[in-house]
Amino acid sequence: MDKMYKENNLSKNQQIIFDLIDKSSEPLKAYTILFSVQKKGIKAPPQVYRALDKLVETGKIHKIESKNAFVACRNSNCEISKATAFSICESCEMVDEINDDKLTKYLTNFSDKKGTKYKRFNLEFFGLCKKCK
Amino acid sequence: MDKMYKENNLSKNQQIIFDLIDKSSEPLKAYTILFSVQKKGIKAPPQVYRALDKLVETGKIHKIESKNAFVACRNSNCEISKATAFSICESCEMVDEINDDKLTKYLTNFSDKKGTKYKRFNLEFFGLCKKCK
DNA sequence: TTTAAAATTGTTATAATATAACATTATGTA
DNA sequence: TACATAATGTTATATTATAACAATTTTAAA
Repeated sequence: MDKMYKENNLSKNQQIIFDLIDKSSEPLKAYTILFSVQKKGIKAPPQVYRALDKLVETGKIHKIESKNAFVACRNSNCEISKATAFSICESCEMVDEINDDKLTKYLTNFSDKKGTKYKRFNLEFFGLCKKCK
Repeated sequence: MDKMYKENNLSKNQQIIFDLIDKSSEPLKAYTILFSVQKKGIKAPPQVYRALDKLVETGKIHKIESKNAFVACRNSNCEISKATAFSICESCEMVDEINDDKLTKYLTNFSDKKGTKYKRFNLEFFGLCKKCK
């Protein structure tokens, strides 16, 4: 092959899957993604999971742990997923990334009773979004 | 049957599974639990998951979302799992519940840019525990 | 520009996590 | 008692994720 896909830094499968997640207004699950990209030649779970792993690793997407689903990063400050926070609507399932410098600073600097600091955190808030209230 | 198991408020299966989790020094996964309690007559996944659901619901245990595993609640202040925080060692996998009034207050009172407050949160910190440092 | 290492892809099979659905028994309370 | 609710037992299956291996593409160094 001669036309390479590296204007940016994503491989073909990574780009396809990132685009899908990035355009989505809601978190996408791995198998939902799989079904959506089968027409593009991505046919098996490992292809999806490998792309997801890489995208998470590079901070392009985040995993919403409580939902086993993935969203595109909307926060230029989250520094490769070291400090993530989300609001999750318990009614409509909507997820928003929270980008709040004070919160990030507070948690990044948090040290527990033994004085231990942590290099990474993930915070998930649950409640009702504006629409659902 | 005439001997009832209600000095406390847990049913038989709930008590068996809670005891196991409570005694464990590490988070337990559902199928690990299943294998451990088969000798006590709990033979199928739904029995385990139902007990886990109930125990989570009542705040006796918490689910560590990033590990799909369960720990006993060590925090009398977490009010039925409305405000949970954990430290997770990336090396030895140890999990500790964080019981920090200031942190709880800060997050319970947190409101996002739209002024929305949330009724529940779960926070997971990742790093190295004292032993692994 | 060859070439070797690293990254990515493709593929099959299977492991691990979780729930649906239905029948039955036990428990709490009017 | 007798009715509603909760808990249990059971089979089957859905959902989420990885192991293992072969092949190709990309990167970057010689």
